[in-house]
Amino acid sequence: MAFESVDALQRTLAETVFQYAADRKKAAGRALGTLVEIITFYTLHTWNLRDHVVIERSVPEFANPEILHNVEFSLHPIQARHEVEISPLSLPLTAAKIKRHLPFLHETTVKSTQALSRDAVKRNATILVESETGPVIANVDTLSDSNCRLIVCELSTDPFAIFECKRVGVEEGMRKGPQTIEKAKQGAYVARSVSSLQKVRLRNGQFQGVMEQPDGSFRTGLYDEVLREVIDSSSAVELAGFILTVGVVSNHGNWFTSDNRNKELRVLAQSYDWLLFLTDAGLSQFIDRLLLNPTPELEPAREAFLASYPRSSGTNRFTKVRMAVDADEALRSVLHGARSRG
DNA sequence: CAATAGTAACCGTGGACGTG
DNA sequence: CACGTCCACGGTTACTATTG
Repeated sequence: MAFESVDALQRTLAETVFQYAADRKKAAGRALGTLVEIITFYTLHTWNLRDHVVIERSVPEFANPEILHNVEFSLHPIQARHEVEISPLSLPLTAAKIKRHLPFLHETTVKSTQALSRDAVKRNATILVESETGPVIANVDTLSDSNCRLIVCELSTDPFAIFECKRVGVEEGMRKGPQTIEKAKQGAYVARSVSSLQKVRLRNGQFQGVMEQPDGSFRTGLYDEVLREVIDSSSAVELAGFILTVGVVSNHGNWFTSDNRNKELRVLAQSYDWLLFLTDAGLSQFIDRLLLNPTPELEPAREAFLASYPRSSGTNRFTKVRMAVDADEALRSVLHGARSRG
């Protein structure tokens, strides 16, 4: 492997791709954050969860709708699923064009967004309509020159899970972890505010799970046990308001290990129901194959990345939302079958 | 449909402060 | 004074809505 750590990679990116920026390292770090998001989205894709996903949507705190938090990915129950075949295909593929194929939307005004732009950039989880019962989203499934297959899903308003991605770099001149923790605190606050299943710290250090039942009584027990019961139950009453919270963090092997976590990691780990690590080795290997020594099949993804920075050269076509069609295909095939590490 | 303005998030850095 | 912790901010980016 060409790079032993993401930290070394970030410095290389700063000196090459992001040479134009006033603060190169910062821009490179931001781009690495975008990569973590992309990996997460395409991992959800390979888990067959794509049609549940909405990106960057506001989720209210539990029973406190005045305060909303934008979450990276929220997963919602599917109320109805429609397959749409569009042929002939004329770009850009707008929400208005998709609407013509969907009788249930005839009375509705759709948003003016594009699921597929003229220059072949896909929009993941395109929101066609934001209705009372929830968002209607579209994803381009298969695509050829003249023909396009879309999956359109009517989703419920309330998500059953949320995913957040975090990346924390190594400060210049530092050998160990970050000096700031508010990123972790922000993530922790959201994770602990959105679900009907809440945590109470016990004197012995464990967490008690508490969930108010419709009749006002409390369902309670050790957090992990209640969590498991709620997930296993298929009762809509039990699931009401419950949101599984998942964090995805890029791990720097050079400043902590999964056995010896720093404070930021401990805050995140105790706040999310599930914390996934992208290991230093795994992430740098991915980026190495993607950007520095690309395999032939990842070449389109590399091109999309390089074409996206600096931004003045056009719109970004390598993010969790906007993705060049050929890069999308490459990412799907590469991440298919890949397991989350750590 | 391209350009623009506005909002919010992310990442890295500076500095204050307490402790050993 | 090195080190860890915390507060706070600036630059950059992503995304949405609006406009012409």
